[in-house]
Amino acid sequence: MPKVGMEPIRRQQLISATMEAIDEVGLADATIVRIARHAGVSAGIISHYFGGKDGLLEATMRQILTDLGNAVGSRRRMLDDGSPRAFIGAVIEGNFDRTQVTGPAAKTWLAFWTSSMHKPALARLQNINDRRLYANLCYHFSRVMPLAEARNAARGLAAMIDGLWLRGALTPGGLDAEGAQRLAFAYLDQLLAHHCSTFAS
Amino acid sequence: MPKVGMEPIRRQQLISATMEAIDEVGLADATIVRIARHAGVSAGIISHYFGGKDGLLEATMRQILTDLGNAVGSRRRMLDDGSPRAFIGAVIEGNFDRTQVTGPAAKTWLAFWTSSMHKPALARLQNINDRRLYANLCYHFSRVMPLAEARNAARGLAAMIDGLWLRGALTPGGLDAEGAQRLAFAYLDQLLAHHCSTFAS
Amino acid sequence: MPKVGMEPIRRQQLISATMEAIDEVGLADATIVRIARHAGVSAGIISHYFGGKDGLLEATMRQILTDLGNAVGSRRRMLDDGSPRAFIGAVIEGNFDRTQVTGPAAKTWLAFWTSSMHKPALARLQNINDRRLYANLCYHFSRVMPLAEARNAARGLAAMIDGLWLRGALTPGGLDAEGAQRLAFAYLDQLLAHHCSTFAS
Amino acid sequence: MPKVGMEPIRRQQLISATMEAIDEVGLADATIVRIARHAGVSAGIISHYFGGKDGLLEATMRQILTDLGNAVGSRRRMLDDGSPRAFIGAVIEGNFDRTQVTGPAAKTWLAFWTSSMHKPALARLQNINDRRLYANLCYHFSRVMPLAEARNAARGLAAMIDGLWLRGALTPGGLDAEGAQRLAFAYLDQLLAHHCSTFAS
DNA sequence: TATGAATGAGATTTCATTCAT
DNA sequence: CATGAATGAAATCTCATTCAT
Repeated sequence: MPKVGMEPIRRQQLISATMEAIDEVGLADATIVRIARHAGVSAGIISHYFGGKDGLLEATMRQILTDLGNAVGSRRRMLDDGSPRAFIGAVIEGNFDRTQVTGPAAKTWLAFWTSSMHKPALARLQNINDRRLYANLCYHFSRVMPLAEARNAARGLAAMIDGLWLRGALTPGGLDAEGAQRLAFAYLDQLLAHHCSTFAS
Repeated sequence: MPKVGMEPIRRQQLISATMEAIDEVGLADATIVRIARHAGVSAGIISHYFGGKDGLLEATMRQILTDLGNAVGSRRRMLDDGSPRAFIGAVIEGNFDRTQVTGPAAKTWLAFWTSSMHKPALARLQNINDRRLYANLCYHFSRVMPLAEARNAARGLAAMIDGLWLRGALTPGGLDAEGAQRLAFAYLDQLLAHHCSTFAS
Repeated sequence: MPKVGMEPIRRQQLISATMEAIDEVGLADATIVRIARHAGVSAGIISHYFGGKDGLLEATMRQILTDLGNAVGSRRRMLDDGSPRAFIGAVIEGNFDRTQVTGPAAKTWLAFWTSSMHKPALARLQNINDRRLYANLCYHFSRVMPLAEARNAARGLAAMIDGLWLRGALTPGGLDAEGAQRLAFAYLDQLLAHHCSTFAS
Repeated sequence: MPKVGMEPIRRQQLISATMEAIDEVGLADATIVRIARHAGVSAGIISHYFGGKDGLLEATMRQILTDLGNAVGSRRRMLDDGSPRAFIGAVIEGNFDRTQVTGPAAKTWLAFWTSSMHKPALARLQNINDRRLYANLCYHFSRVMPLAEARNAARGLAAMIDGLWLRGALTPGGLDAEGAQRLAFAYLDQLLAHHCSTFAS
């Protein structure tokens, strides 16, 4: 049965299995045996490909953040409108993208967020991502309002997005992506309305 | 050392020690030995007073939620202004109360939030608290806007509050309570402005 | 509440409570807390009166054996017939005496028998008692048969009695004392029939 | 050291080690560490193969009962004489078979008997076995005597066999298998003599 | 005399990791 | 490449005993 070129396939299998396991029983009970069972492989293989459980968790978190970045990025590339609202709207939509909003992704994201408070390796990933989001929002807000206020707007919107995710992760049926986006966009428009009535068409 | 009537004292000590331990190393590594060390007692006493680790965690979460309820409640009782804004403002201020915003409280709150996704006992507590907050916000918003919109406003404000907490828990220096309140109040005023220009002076 | 002269009362309470606890959950789970609860006192008192759990267990076993000895002894004193059958019959009847046949007594007896295989203190008690029973049976059998056969008869009857107890301890409804005695007496008569047809009237 | 296909070997090793440990220190002190040491493996492996200590104990009891059944069964298959005495004799001989009479087996058997009074899982095994023995004896006795008496005979002989085991387990040198069989056979012959003088040659 | 608070040793169980096959 | 046998560390829980009150 051993095949060559299995590495990328196995890695992907195991990362997906990790999210499923976290979705199922939580990070605390996501043992490598359980994860391996989800992936249909043996437990030993995890150390083989990821050096250990921590490596797998880190790779999984990286994947989540990458997916998020891609969801935002692809939307921004498709914009034909260069307005701040369009850019920031792409951030919102990207954050409530399908791949992000699935039960496994949301719970895994929250689990990692919590875990990252005490694990430097995860904290670093978290930080990089967070700063990028914040800088992005700041930049676009600052095009239509003073920097000090742009910073507050960025903080507020980031909090709103994360808060919606947070509550969505706990909701039995999963996050209501559409409703969440409406709320986020309404907030965005209010933030913009005060300073750029001419831009917010 | 044994004294009589130690039960309430020990219980409180152990609950505080639990928050400290979670603040220090996270829920996953908050072992009963570490918690007991924080409290300056032996590990066995935890089972004696709480029946086991789960009992202690549940009691700790209950304490957090009770503190939160009290912080909101005491503010509401002190209101001499019966306006919706004043009531909802009390909710915001209560949520960013001192006891809530401390590093230990914030991290413990987040840890329990995450944990409650897979532990029915914690989920129940979470749920009761959450519903109370939501119903409260809904009611006061509904005094100045149609019910459908009041629900959205409640959802939005709850998300904003939780989001600010969430991000505050991760911030190294702890949550900037004042800044967070400013953002929350600004959002509140925007929500109210659309429907009750006469109230929001 | 402390009273003087409580010692004999407490000791008896605790010994009875030990049998009840063993009857209820078995020797392995008869913790001192449980025993104390049965007696309606605190756990600490056990060490006070018996020096520790082992002391209590030893005292309890001693009680069981004493009860047994008394049951046999009182019957023998009441005999007006000096025949071997009468004496041996008193042994049988004593062994299936009410106080011995109760659920608690039977289970406790068996628990101690098993336990005594690895606890010298209990083994000593067991041994003394056993030897007395055996010597007794041997003596009376030897009055009507050669010594070698008397020994076998004593071994057989002792095995029969213990076997009936053993099986009675496991029977849900407890030992059927009457049926057991019938079997034991039938066996006794068969043993005697071969050698002393003139005695067994 | 890890090999494949070790499961049946390890299971057998651990079951034997359990009996040795019980023989050595009794069921109460037969910890998994001690059992594992007897088997020359680590303690963790017990949970791996048996799911926990209870699983191991149950498997060990099952083994004892299976050995007993086999010892009786193989003797009955070898019979060329179909008389009730021959069949019942096979039961007696099987019960005092070598594998059954070893110190470890006898002490383990008694320990489980006692333990089964409070552990449903063991009680079930005990019951099945006991009923089979009783039904067997009943059937063969009933071929030469009325059913009511056959039942008593079966009860008596079962008690005699168990009683001899019980006392043998406590005897320092172990059970005298030959002497025990003589007593049991003598009892059997007496039971049969009353009803089938023509069979008991 | 009696309580129950407190400890600490010990037992079971879980689990990440290693490694021979 | 992949398995799963095996270990050993760590965590929780139980419980007999001690001791201040």
